[in-house]
Amino acid sequence: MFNDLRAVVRRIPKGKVSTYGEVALAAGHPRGSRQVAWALKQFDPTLPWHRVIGKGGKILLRGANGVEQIHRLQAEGITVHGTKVNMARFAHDFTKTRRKPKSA
DNA sequence: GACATGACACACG
DNA sequence: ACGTGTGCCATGT
Repeated sequence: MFNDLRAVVRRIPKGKVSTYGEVALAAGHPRGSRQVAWALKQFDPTLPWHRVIGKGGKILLRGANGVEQIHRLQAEGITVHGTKVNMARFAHDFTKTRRKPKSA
């Protein structure tokens, strides 16, 4: 399952962000928001974990990791306000980048 | 299996 | 806006 979550996280393009709920949903686990976090917290260097934030664009992480995430997001061109991101601009739509599920 | 924990999300005061 | 309580799901003890 974390495999699915990671796959979705990897689909998030640079300069964009997504929420745990959205990622979980796109991965086929509508209630797996916590598992998304669990998958990300492995700090897999191959995953853009910093592009996954909480509902409303809030940075859920704290401490050095939170600073790290904010720093990375800004490095991608995302404007971070304190602990929040402008979702209206940087929220990624999986439904728009969806690989052909089956039908077109 | 039960209990406790967690980078969530939502409802309520 | 904020803190608390509840629901959800997988993990570790």
